[in-house]
Amino acid sequence: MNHDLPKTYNPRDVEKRIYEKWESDGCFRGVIDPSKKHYSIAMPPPNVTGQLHMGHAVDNTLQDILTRFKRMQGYAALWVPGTDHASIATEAKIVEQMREEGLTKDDLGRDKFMERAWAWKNKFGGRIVKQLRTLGSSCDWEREHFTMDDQCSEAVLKVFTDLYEQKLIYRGNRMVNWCPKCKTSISDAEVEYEEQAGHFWHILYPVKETGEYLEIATTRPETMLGDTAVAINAEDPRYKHLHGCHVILPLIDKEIPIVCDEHADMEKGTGVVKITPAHDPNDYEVGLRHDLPMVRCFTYDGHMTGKADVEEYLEAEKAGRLTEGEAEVLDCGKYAGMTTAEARKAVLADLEALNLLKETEDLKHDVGTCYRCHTTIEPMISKQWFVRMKPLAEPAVKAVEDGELKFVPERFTKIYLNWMRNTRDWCISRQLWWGHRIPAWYCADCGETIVAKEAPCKCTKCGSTNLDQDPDTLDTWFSSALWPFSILGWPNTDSEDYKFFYPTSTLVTGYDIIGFWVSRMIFSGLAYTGKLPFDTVVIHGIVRDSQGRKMSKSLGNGIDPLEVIEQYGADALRFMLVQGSSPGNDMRYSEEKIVAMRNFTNKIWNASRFLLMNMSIDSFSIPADLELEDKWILSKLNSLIKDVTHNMETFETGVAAQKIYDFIWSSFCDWYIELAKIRLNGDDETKKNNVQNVLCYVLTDIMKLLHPFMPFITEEIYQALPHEEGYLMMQSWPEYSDALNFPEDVAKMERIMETISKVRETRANLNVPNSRKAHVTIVTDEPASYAEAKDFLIRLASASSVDIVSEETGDMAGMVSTATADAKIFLPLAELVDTESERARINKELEKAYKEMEFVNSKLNNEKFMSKAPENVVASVRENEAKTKALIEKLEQMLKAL
RNA sequence: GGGGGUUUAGCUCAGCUGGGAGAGCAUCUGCCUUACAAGCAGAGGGUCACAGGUUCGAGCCCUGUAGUCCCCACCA
Repeated sequence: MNHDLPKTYNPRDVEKRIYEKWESDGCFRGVIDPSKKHYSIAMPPPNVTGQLHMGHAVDNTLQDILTRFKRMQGYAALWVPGTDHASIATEAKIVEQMREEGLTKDDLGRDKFMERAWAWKNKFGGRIVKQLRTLGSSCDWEREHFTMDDQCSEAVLKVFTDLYEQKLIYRGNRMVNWCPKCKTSISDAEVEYEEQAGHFWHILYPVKETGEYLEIATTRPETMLGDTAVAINAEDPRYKHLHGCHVILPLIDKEIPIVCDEHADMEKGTGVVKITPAHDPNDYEVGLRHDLPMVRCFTYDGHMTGKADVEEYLEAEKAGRLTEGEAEVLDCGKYAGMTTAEARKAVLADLEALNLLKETEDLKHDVGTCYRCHTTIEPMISKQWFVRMKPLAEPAVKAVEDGELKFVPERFTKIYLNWMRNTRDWCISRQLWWGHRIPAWYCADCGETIVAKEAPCKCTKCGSTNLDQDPDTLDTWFSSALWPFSILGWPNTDSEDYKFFYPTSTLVTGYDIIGFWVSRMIFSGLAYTGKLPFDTVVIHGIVRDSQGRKMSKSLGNGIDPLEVIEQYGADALRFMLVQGSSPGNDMRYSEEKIVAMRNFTNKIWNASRFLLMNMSIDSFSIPADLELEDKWILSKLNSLIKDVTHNMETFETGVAAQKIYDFIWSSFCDWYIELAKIRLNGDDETKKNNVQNVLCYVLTDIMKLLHPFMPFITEEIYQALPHEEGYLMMQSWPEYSDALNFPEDVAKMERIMETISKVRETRANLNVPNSRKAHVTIVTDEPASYAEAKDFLIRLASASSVDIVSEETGDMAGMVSTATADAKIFLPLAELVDTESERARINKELEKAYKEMEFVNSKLNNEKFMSKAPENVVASVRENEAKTKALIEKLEQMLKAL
């Protein structure tokens, strides 16, 4: 930085250069230092093939702010970055790319597909990681991880095999959410409910024993082929006579029982429910309770089952490959091979023809869809791997209930607990290839299941070598659940990183993945490491567009953070994302706001430029000889340090940012620098030197306080100022000091500032241009305490000269006047104003003062207030009384003089 | 059906365990005062959604109402 600097700050020149230097000099490296406390953050890993969006920008800005703050505070700070393999999302992208070439997964085969996937990952996987750098993220790239790298994969194997041994992972036929498009099961968490317009079809089922018709309402008539019962409520008087009877399932003329079950609600619909145990979660439960047959009538790719499917089933049965709870398969006859949607139409048409469709009702209802592709979910019975949640959830609930882990803001605790308490067994197998393959092998000869970290050579039961590995992979979230410790070397508990940096300190993430991720990390951490993986979870909201809409690809309303950085700089973007926002709440992106923040960087730039232009020292300290304004700014800085530190420690980053902004712009630039010019432009070399020292001192501390928020510009300026060796980011955080509090001087300074404001206000009201200087006379009982006001008024209030006197003299009579509680102020600008308007002005001020007095008196005359309010409050009202009284007195005198 | 957020200046939002409301942008007035016009100095603008309650005192705490947004829930 030379002293011939451009008037506007250009972040593009600065940011890249500084980041590269930081990185190559190892500033981001987490250093194990037993003499320090550790502060560690595991970055929520973005999808490996993803692109940086505003969500990443907020998330990483907050993490970087915390990491930089703690690093400066002297913690051994470590922020571990990495990426997630994002099984379903990434596989979908690769399949899509293959489709453009006319290829399918089956064409390629598993090995070739994986080759392609890794190539894809290697090509695009670096993209987001580079983009995170442009934000200024101070994460330790030497410790970067990927959920499918060796270290993370080892953790996955360890957890899977251990849990299997503990019987906390099991395989079985269960009701799962099936996405017919992705052709995989998904977990409950991955189902999104969307309101859709649908219909309520009322179908008549004939009762075998009585010949009457039972009216049954359904939203999914095509499932009737898989009905194996009809349920009524045992208490329902309408149907008491039907207990033990049967209905004949229309279309396929199958006899099925009428069962009594609590699931049938007398209040709802006709009180009769069709039961399709293989395709509805509730019916599945009913089926289990009544030991009903489970009949599957959909294929796993969304068609109606047919002969071939039945044959396949029978073959498996013959070979003894069927497992407990597996659903039978139905030959849907004329419907076989139709998609479920086609089958719905056909079924309805046939029912209509048979006069069994009584009524069609319009209905809005929530339909479960796949969170990735938004295809309607088909509930299916399917053989999958599950994690038994109950024993794992219990300690995870308890730890949070006991306050061992805190959510910020606190209200998210409830959301977490609600999730954790109600979670059902977690379906972890996915019918995908991209991911961690399930370490289970099945013996083709005896059917034994062998779970092991490495492929067994032979069956442990029968010795056969005819073993097949499970084709499925694990849910992406299974590996990310282990992230906070797998990245630190677990399961190697002797790993230095693990020993020193685990548990991590803070987790920063959005409220949208509390269930997916946060809760799973918590129970995983407790179960496998015996410790909570972090002590605080900081939740932030999402960035919406300027109209408050969610940014989405389909709306095309997304703002690309990279473009914002390119245009305004990362510092401006970062500051925009935190300033004036509060934890857990959504925020809006607005062009105006980012421009305002860009202007702020420019303000800082110019203030620094000014300092450097007036700088003749090459080191600095607080001088012994402090002027009034020095003591004032140092006191203000001192309390700023105290406040900001507190705010940072309680994760109130938005408030901290606001305070720093105000201090820099108002206190430092608008007042202190302006006052500093008096000495900088003067002839007294000692004073010049002193003020340079204070300017440097204050600006340096400001740069430190601002650094976590705006790392680039602060580092750039710091390097140009007289400074300690090394980088600003490695300097220590400023500390509050009792020695730098000058309360009396602050009060004195503020009295003078008030005087200056009064003069400015008066001049502005009269539209006096700054170029017209005017003499100022101050009349006060304490002229000595206004000694500094002379130079200040000349500098800041266009005064030509200043008199400070204790007695009013006759020649002030015709002057324009104003007053503070401690002083009367006179300006010889009488020709600009007539007596009438002057009187009106003073009257207006008086009125305000009278009102104030009224308020003060109402307090002081209130006995209850006087007896119950705390002393300091009463004192401040008293003080206010005295001030207002003095002001009124002065104004009244002025009015009389007119 | 439950749960939560939110409602503060024209707009976007802050407001830290209750002590007479703030910022940015926008508007109006005057200034190119050699750090900055991406700036400086001023001004206007708010019964803090509504109704009760607790308190000497409520934007903040309690109860209820309304608008709005979101999450969770198997509603056939």
